[in-house]
Formats: sequence, structure tokens, C-alpha cells
Amino acid sequence: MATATPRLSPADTKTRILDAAEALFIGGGFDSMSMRQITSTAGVNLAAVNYHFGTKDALIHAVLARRLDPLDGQRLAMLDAFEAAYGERMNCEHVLVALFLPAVRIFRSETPMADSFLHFIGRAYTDPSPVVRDFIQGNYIQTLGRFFYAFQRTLPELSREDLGFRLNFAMGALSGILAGGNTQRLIREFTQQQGDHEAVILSRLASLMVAALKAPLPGPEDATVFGAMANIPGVAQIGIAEPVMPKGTDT
Amino acid sequence: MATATPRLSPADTKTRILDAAEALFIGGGFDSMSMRQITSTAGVNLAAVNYHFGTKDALIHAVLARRLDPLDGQRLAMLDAFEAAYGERMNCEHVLVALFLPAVRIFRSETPMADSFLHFIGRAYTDPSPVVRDFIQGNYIQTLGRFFYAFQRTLPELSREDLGFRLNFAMGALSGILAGGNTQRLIREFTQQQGDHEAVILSRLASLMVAALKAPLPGPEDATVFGAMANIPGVAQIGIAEPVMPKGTDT
DNA sequence: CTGACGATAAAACGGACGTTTGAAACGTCT
DNA sequence: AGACGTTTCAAACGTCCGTTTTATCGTCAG
Repeated sequence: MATATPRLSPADTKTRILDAAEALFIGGGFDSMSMRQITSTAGVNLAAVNYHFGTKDALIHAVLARRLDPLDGQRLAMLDAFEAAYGERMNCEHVLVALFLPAVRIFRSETPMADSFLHFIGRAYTDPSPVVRDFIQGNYIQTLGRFFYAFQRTLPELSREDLGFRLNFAMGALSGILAGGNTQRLIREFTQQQGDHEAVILSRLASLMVAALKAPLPGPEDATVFGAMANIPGVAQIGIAEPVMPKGTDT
Repeated sequence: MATATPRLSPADTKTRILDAAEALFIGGGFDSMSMRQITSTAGVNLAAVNYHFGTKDALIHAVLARRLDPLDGQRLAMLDAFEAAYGERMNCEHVLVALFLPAVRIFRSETPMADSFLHFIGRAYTDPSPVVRDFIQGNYIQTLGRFFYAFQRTLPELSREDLGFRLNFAMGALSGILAGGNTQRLIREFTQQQGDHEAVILSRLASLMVAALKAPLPGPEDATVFGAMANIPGVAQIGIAEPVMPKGTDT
């Protein structure tokens, strides 16, 4: 068996590639990052990516797994910890904390990744490329399933469909927020008045989510109210016609 | 001035291109759709795109504008109608209806676009390509500004920062939901029990958004509660270490 | 009929892409 | 020192990209 060691490792070529690919992925998504951009940003040879990772698809898989594997594991560990500590007395706030706190802790950590971490998560969950989508769908979907059942247990008054609707809303919310990229600024300028404590961020996020999850089911009278709104003069006839052609595309 | 007419127009080459590009955009985002895919899907010559639209960027602009211009206009028209009808008595539910109803009406329309419309909106608002992002940022951001001030007027108890945070949450929610693509199924299986009425969908969506927008500001005691949660044994120490290298990337 | 113009068609353009190759450079062990 | 396995490097591979060019077709004005 061979015993040779790497030539030298000033920040390890492999890590440099991962860092560069991650930054470019945050900036423009999977399809827009080219091997030449990646390697020149990382300061390594073009062939290094194929040598260390095999293919571009495998590289993005490694990029995603490097961040999402720990996040996934920490989410599950927290859910386990809450279940062990509270058992049947666990409520939906606990589940929300298990879902959000790991990300918040990375966001507030001292690592250089901290600032861009939320943006990275958002991109990962909204990237249109099948390479990214299939990987996430295949590797981290079961965790969401566990959280779904945890929510279902702590919110028994919601039907399966209703919970699915609201969770889709909530998780979409999270992805959509984070993909926007200005979330860091918003959170920073938002919490500086109260001190940037983990618990403050948590309670902000959780209060919105709890409100959305526990919102009363709209009854027939609500539908009536909104139906009435949609039928007032000047509103009822808006948007029932076909869309028209765009303005000026001719030269 | 010339008066020549098109050779023949079985569904108009321009429209066929727009339709094909739209479908491919929904499926894989801007970067992944190629001119050859577009033109072969549309059944037109490769050069047709450049002839009719000039460039690929201009094509996606036309694709986006064809859907977002009417949506934008209808949103503003509804907001105007509500302001004219209610004036100072307008509340945040009215603003939400003006924001959501146009999309809901297109979604429920008879056009072939209806089924994929929500997915299209989601993609448009989350696509990572600068071509898409800059176009949306440049053309439809002022409408969001008008809605921001409308919300601010109907929710005076929220600070500017807090409203920004919650609206970012809300709009991110919408994009994130829709980008997921399974929203249509969720909505359909969700409303079939109550009848698929516009007002039902509206009230469902709006009840979640109203809950998130009107959720009470978390006070110090909430932060204390969540801080306590984050410090129970088995939770406190999770995720404070550095992330490790991914598992097996070597051959 | 004929010249002109808008629309379509086929083919090629230069360039960037992901990947592969073959050799050089390096550290480690016998 | 010399052989060996690992890593880096420069160069090239074939393919697909967006775009341009050139020619043809159909229609209408004169």
C-alpha cells in the first residue's frame, strides 16, 4: 500500500477549490460557474477539479454536502434532544428551534462562511439545475419528513393537507428569504438594537413561523369577506382578459 | 413605409418561440436553456430567435415581460381601486388581496398558462442569472415599493425595519413556495373539499400572511424562553464545532 | 413582370465549455 | 540514489454555445 503524502498543502488544493466553487455558486448558481472560473479563482490548475472530484457534478455535490451534511445532522440531533428531554410535552416551538437554530448558529459563528451561509442555503434550495435539485431531493428530503411528523404531532388540530400547505409555505418562506441575499443585512440592522443574541434572532423568526402555523383556519365567513373584496367596483374586472404581447421587441 | 405581411402565421413564430422559451425556463432556469433547445422545441429555425428578438437576453426579457407586465399592472390597478374605494379605512387585508389576487386569477384562468403560472413566477423571482435578476430588479421593484408603503400605512404599529423584515419574509415566502413547483398540487388537493373558489384560495393565503404580518413582537420574555430551549442538555453543544470535510470524494 | 422587403432556411463563425492526455515536479520510502 | 505513487501543469480534445452570414421563398407595390 502506498504511503506517499501530498506535496504541500497551503490551504489544501481541495479546500481551495471547494471554497471558490462555493463562492461562485452563491453568486450565480450552478450553471453559470465554469471550471475555468473556479480554478482561476482558487488559484489552481484547470485539471485539478477533475483530478480531485472527477467531474463538475461531483464537485457541486461535495460543495453542497460540506455545508448541508452538518446542518442536517445538527437539525436531527436537536430534534432528538428535544424529544428525549420533553417527550409528549414537546410543542411546535421546539420543533421550530430544532429546524432553525443550527442555521442561526452557523450564521453567528466566527467562520468566514458565516456571512454568506444564509445566502448559500437559499441558493442551494432554489437552484434550477437538476444536478443541484436532484442531489438535495435525494439526500435531505427524509429529514424534512421527520420534521413533518414532528410538527404533525405537536399540531394535531391541523389536517395532513393543511399542515403540508403551511409547511410548504414556511419552508418556501425560508428558502425564498435566504435566496434574496439581503437577509444578513436585515437581520443585522434588526437585532443590533436588542443585542445580537442567538435567542433574539430565534424568537423573531419563530414568532413569525408560529403565527403562520397556528393561524386559525379561515371559515366560510372569511371567504365571504374576501369574495366581497374581490367584487367591489374597479376590482372585479381586473385581470380577466388575456395577457397582451410585450411592448417593443422589434428593431 | 413597408406594408409586407408575415408569410403565414400558424401560431405566429414569435409566440411559438416565447412559449417554448417559457417552458424551458420553468424547467431549468435561464442558463440551462439553449437557443437550439428553444428553437427545436418551438419548431422554428435556429436563427429565428436572433431575427425576432435580437439576442438571447432580449428573448428572456420578452418572456418575463409577457407575464410580469400584466401581473404588475393588475396589482397596481387593484391597489388603486382599493384606495379609491376605502381611502383611509383600507386595511392590510386589502393590500394583501391586491398583491395576491391577480396571480390567483391567472392561476385559475382557462389559459394553457394557468397550470404553470405559479411555477413561472417562482422561477422568475429566484433565478440566479444576472440577466433575469437585473431585469426584475429594474422593472418591477417600484411596484413592491408602493406596496411597502401601503402596508406601512395599514400597519402603523410596525416599525420600518420590522415591516421590512416581515415583508421580506412574506415575499420570500411567495417566491419560495412557487419555485418549489408542487404548489399547484397542494392548492388543488387543498381546495377541492371546499370548492375551488377564488375567495377560498385567497382567504387561505391571506390568513397565513395576515398572521405573519400581525404577529406580536416578541418581547424579552420570549427571547428568554427560546434561550432556555437552546441551552437544555443535549442541545447547547450542538453545532458549535467547525464543519468537517465531506465523506468520500477520492477514487 | 419586376424590384423590394419581410420572413425563413441552411451553414458556418469564433469562442467557451467540460474533460482528457502525457509529462514534469514533488515527497517518501527502500 | 533510485524507484514509486501522488499531485500539478500545459496543452489539446471534441462538443455545444450564441451569433452572423448568405441565400431562398413568398408577398405586395409599382
